[in-house]
Amino acid sequence: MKKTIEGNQHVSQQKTKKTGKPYILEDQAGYMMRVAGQRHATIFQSLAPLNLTPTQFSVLIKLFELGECSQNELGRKTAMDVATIKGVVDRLRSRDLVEAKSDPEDKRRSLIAPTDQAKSLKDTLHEAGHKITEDTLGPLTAAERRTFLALLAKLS
Amino acid sequence: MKKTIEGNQHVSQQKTKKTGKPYILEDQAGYMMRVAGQRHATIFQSLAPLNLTPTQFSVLIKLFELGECSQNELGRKTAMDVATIKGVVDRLRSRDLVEAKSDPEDKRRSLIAPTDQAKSLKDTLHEAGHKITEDTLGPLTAAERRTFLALLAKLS
DNA sequence: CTCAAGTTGTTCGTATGCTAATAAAGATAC
DNA sequence: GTATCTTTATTAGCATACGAACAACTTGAG
Repeated sequence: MKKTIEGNQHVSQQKTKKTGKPYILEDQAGYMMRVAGQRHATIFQSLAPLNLTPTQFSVLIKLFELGECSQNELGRKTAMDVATIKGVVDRLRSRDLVEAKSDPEDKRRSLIAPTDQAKSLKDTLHEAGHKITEDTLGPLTAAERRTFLALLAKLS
Repeated sequence: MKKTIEGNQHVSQQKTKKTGKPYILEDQAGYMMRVAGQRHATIFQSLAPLNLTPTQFSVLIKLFELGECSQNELGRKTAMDVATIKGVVDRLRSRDLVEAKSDPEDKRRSLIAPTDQAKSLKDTLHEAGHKITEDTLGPLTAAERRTFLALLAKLS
């Protein structure tokens, strides 16, 4: 190790000319949310069954609740863009966790439903989900968790 | 509008067999962080100068502070993977906002520095950054913002 | 000095996440 | 009923984000 000039001293003020307000990257909400999201993603990856990704997991959980759903509506209910939900559903289909059939009442729609294999994993996924949330919020006390989630809900 | 069976009634309990604890997707920390991140991304995109992305923005801000930095170290200081920082730096280079030269003291390293053009944008970027944070935290009171950021810091 | 270990940067592959454009089908206004 | 508007799904393109593997280089232990 030659250059350990590192060390998180994020210090150098960075005063903006007139306003004088310094801009510290590490203190910005967006930056902190990104970093916290990275930590959560790591936790998720280490605990998720079948190496499911967060979006894949969300889709399966939502389908357990809805039973069957058109692709676009499924996207809306899991906060995913039409382009994003398509990719997620495609990958779940290729793993036989989800199946699609066309809606007889609306030829535009493809109805997505969990396969029997996926349904058999329901309890496992719910338990893993609880554990992931638990670990993600691990650094907070019970009271802090309630506060954090309440504030986070206001930013959604 | 035929089927407005929507409505966010995320209701159907979803009890897990033995534990009995329901798993409500919309109440999970990871899901809420993803949705809040989407909202922030929208705000960011509408306010960022030059259509800079959040990671590009972070890199420029950090370079204003450091002046010059090796690519990997820059990645560490902006919470980016070596593969990610490479892409971000490449795109900033192609826009002439950043320049790279090889380190005479360490032939492996490429030193990244902001161009004069980028430096001239420093105040603009700092001001935009403050506005973005302000809008992102808009739904919260001043006290709530302090609480939220303090808790978020514990999850980073 | 030499060898082992670590660092730096690159490339490949996979998965989000979004915009925009398009085509097909359904709903509505007239 | 036709024209218009909306919804649904697909596709292409761009930009994160990360793991894994790799070559080149530097460092430190002996």
